[in-house]
Amino acid sequence: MAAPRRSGRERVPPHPDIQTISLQQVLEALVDPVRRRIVSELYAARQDLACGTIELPVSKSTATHHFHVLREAGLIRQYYLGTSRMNALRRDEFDEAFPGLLSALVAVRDRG
Amino acid sequence: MAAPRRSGRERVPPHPDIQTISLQQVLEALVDPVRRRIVSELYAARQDLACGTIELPVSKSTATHHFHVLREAGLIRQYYLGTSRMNALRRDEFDEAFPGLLSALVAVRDRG
DNA sequence: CGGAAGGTACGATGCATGTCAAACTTTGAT
DNA sequence: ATCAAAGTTTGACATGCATCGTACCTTCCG
Repeated sequence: MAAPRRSGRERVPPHPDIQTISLQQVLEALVDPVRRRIVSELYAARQDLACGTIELPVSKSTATHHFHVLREAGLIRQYYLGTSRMNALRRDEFDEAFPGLLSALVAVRDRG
Repeated sequence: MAAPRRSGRERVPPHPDIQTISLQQVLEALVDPVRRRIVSELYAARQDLACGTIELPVSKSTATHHFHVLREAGLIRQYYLGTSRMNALRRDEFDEAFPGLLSALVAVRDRG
């Protein structure tokens, strides 16, 4: 039942407990428009999405960076499916820790 | 009825129409902990406060900068009362443009 | 008229972070 | 066993922004 162990770097990255995350960290994550776009797409899609299926105006390495920040801020959960890295919005957990914040943000018809 | 005119630099600063403000700008304003503290205090006080009555861990010139950013982001309204500059949270207007955002933010018991 | 209180304006500075290219890794298909 | 696909890692770089000190400006008070 234990997760399969690998030697060296774990291919399943660690996910923080949302209770340990500060509002500061959340806002630092969401202040970036690229990251907000990722969250918005996941929110609208209502299903997990591979990194590659979310079109972003940045290079692959930069995209990796942004997904990393979102994961560290407790907004998404990541796991592999073949070579694809899937991203799941931690909607319910996040909403419990920061009630109303996510919905207030995605509700905004962004003017830029 | 018109506001009193002065020559040279206006002592009453311009306030943006909230409809013209982007979520990006709002988040850039609120990502700073000093500025969030200002907003929190105004929110809790439920009355206008002079700059000097809000204790901040920064110099006067830095404080001025932060108030300026909040004003440009449509979060506060500023006016003079003698030598004191008063700050008013634009609560209702802001809430109309970004419903639920302010309350979601101030509701967070910040962990840092 | 001073002088003090309360801020503002202006540079200068230092750190944070968003960005990319290049090399590498893991997995899946041929 | 190769090769391609999808990301990751690392290092370098540039820009932005929070910060401060100093000088300055308004207003009030004696």
